[in-house]
Amino acid sequence: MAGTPRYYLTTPIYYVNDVPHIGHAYTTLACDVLARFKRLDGWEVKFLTGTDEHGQKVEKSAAAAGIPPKLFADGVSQRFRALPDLLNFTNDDFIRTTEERHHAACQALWQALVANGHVYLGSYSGWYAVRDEAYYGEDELRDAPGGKKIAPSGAECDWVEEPSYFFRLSAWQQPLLDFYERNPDFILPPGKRNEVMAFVKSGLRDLSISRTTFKWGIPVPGDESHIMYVWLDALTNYISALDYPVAGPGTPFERFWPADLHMVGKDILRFHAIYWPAFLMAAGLAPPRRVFAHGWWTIDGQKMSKSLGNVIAPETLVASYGLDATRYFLMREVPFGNDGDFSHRAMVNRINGDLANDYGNLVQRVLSMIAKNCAGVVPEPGPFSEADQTLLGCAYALLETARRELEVQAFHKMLDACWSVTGAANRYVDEQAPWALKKSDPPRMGTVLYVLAETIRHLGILTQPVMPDASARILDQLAVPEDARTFAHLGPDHALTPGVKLPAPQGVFPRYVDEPKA
RNA sequence: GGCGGAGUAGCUCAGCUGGUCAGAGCAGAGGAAUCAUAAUCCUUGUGUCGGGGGUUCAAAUCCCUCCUCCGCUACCA
Repeated sequence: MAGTPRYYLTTPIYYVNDVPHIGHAYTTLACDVLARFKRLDGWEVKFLTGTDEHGQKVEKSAAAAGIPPKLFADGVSQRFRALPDLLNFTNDDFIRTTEERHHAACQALWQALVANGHVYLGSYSGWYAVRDEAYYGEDELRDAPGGKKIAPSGAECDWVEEPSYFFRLSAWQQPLLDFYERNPDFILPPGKRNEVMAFVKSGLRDLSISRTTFKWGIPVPGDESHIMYVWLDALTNYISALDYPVAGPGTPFERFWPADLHMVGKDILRFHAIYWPAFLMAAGLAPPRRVFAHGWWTIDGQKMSKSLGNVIAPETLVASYGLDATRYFLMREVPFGNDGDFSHRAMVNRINGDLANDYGNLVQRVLSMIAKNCAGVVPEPGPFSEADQTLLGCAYALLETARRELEVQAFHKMLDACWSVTGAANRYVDEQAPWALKKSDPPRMGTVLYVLAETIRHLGILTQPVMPDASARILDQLAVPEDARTFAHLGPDHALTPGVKLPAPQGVFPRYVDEPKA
């Protein structure tokens, strides 16, 4: 369809040395909400996620498990591929860095960098601790007898040199700064942008982009003793999923590149906001339009860690609180971009306060009044009063607000706006007191209930991206046809049809009641 | 150390380029109503806007200084 705007967004590819936890779910959830929103708003969306499967750590973990790296990666990757089913994610593709399409794209990108003169063979040197398999900076070490150095871990370090290909990152310092200046929203939130710019301004050194110390990765074209640096490998996934280097009219690359959004955790911002645009510009490709670095969740005020044993698996949340409540909590509780804290108490407050009391009860009180007093059909509205128009106006205005907030990934504000309409609707119910109108002015009661039903229709449609199942059930109860639930159906032109039979109302957001403790 | 951010009601936070900026939500207290999921609605905050100094007719909002907390300060991802 000509003229349909396109939107390409990605999660990071998750490293298979770890199993999925709330942090992975959070990143992908944010993308899913955005992807659903854009689709409902008429955009052609490509939403990509996947797994990063190469590198020394995977090689090592596989060896420890006594299986080939690919087999090891297959296993963990499968756990990430299970997330969409569990959390109702709607990614359009799932890329694995062990796939042939990715292999081809990486080698093509490498060759483009070489062809453009941005790669040279040098040697990487530094203080290396064999025991830790890691390099240390001079300033981290203390001297030991015999000219050796001791790492913070206590391991002995030797000065070693290995051949390595380098990317001329230093040459991209100014172009990157210019790019950030021209695109002030390239890095969000703004605080993160400052950090990145400060880092770049402090000076960029050339980047070692190949390794010879392990084998599990993508060989450097023409010099197979070298394996590509894992980040060069990993970042390329964003274009390998578009069949790069196949480009030209009508190809996925031509249609979706540059990406509109790379959603990342704040720990991997540098790779996405510095290295990646530099690689792309060096290869003659457009850099992405935005990188958003979100925050981390703590659990009951504590950092999530394996050693503390407080790592929360997505399955646990869904099993305890339900899928849509979990999705809602994660998107609403914290200003997106900030760190947040998860606690049972906070979750229950959201479920009961926002979902059950405010929204769920609004839906329930309105639908049951219609069921009992309007013969279970959408009532016929009379002329709208000023109060009616005010409430409907709030509902109609929601789309613009939601668009504006999601444009900068302010999920919490988008939900806030929905809830302010919910609040207005609850106040309207009390003010209009349809239970009194039932005796004094039945036609007016019908109008009031109609206005409320229309308001709920708007809320149901707009909350679909965050709570797809619950919203669907609400829209079902309003007998909104499944093909009439996009944002194009918002507003008065697609209002509910009076006389349409409604199903019996059923609670959508039950209260969460803690098991009484003995 | 350097650079950056933050310290506002019990809690989480809004408050842009100075003049209804002293606010919202939650929690707490009181009340109304009874359609609804013991849900809803109304009322209710004496906060030194981290401390001190300064600029100004006027500062949470600008400047200086001090205190506290946090982030970044490159090649494991």
